[in-house]
Amino acid sequence: MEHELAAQRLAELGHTTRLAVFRLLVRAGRDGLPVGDIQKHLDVAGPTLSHHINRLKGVGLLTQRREGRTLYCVPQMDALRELTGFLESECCTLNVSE
Amino acid sequence: MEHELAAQRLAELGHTTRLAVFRLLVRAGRDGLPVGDIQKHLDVAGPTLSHHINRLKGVGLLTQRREGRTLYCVPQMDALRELTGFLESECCTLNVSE
DNA sequence: ATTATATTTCAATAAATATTGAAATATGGT
DNA sequence: ACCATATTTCAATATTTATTGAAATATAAT
Repeated sequence: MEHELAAQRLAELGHTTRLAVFRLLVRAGRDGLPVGDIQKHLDVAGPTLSHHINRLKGVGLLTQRREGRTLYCVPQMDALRELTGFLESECCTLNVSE
Repeated sequence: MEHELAAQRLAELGHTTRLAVFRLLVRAGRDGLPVGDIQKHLDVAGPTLSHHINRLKGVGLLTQRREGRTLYCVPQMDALRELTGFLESECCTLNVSE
C-alpha cells in the first residue's frame, strides 16, 4: 500500500465521529447500515454525518448502495486490511531483532 | 484501547510527514533516531519537524532520550500494537460470519 | 400531482492545524 | 567565557477541516 493513501485513510479514521461511523459499519457486517441508522447512534446533524461519510468514501473505506429511499453504507474491509498491513509492515525489524 | 485515544493516534499518523517520521523510527529499531537524522531524510524545516515530533509524542507514539547534544526519538511499538489491535478488534464479525 | 421520508448540497462561520524565519535554549568542546 | 551544534519556542500567516441551518434532490406512497 502506498504511503500517501495510507496517510489519508489514517487521517479520515483519526476523527472521533468518523471512527465511530466506521466501527459501527464493521460491526454491522457485509450489509452495512443506512445513513439514518448511523445517525440514530451518533448524535450529529445530518449534513455533518453526510460530510464524514463522504470523507470515508473518498478514501475507499466505505461504499454506498441504494435500496429505495434508503442509502446503505458498506465498510470496505479490504481497505482496512491494507491499512493495518501497512502499519505493521515496518514492525518486523523491531520484533525480530529481540 | 479507548476510542478517543485511538482516534488521536490515527489522526497523528494521518499526516504524510508524521507517518514518514514514525516509519523511519520503526525501521530504525529500539534505539530510535536523532531528530537531526530524521530531518536529513525528510526535507522539512526544523520547527516543522519539531512540531510533528511533539504531536507524535503527545499521543504516546514516541518518546525521547537525550545523549549529549543529541535528542533521540524512540518509537513506542506498544502504542502501535494497541492501535492496530483496536482497528482489527471489530473485524471478527465480518471475518467469521463468512 | 401531492405529500412524506431519506439524504445531500449550499453557504457561511468557527476552529484546528501546518508552515516557517527568527530568536531562544541546552549541551559540549576549546 | 566563547563558540559551535542540536533542537525548540515564539509569532505570524496560510490552509484545511468541522459544523450546522436552510434549501434542494431523489424516491416511494397515496
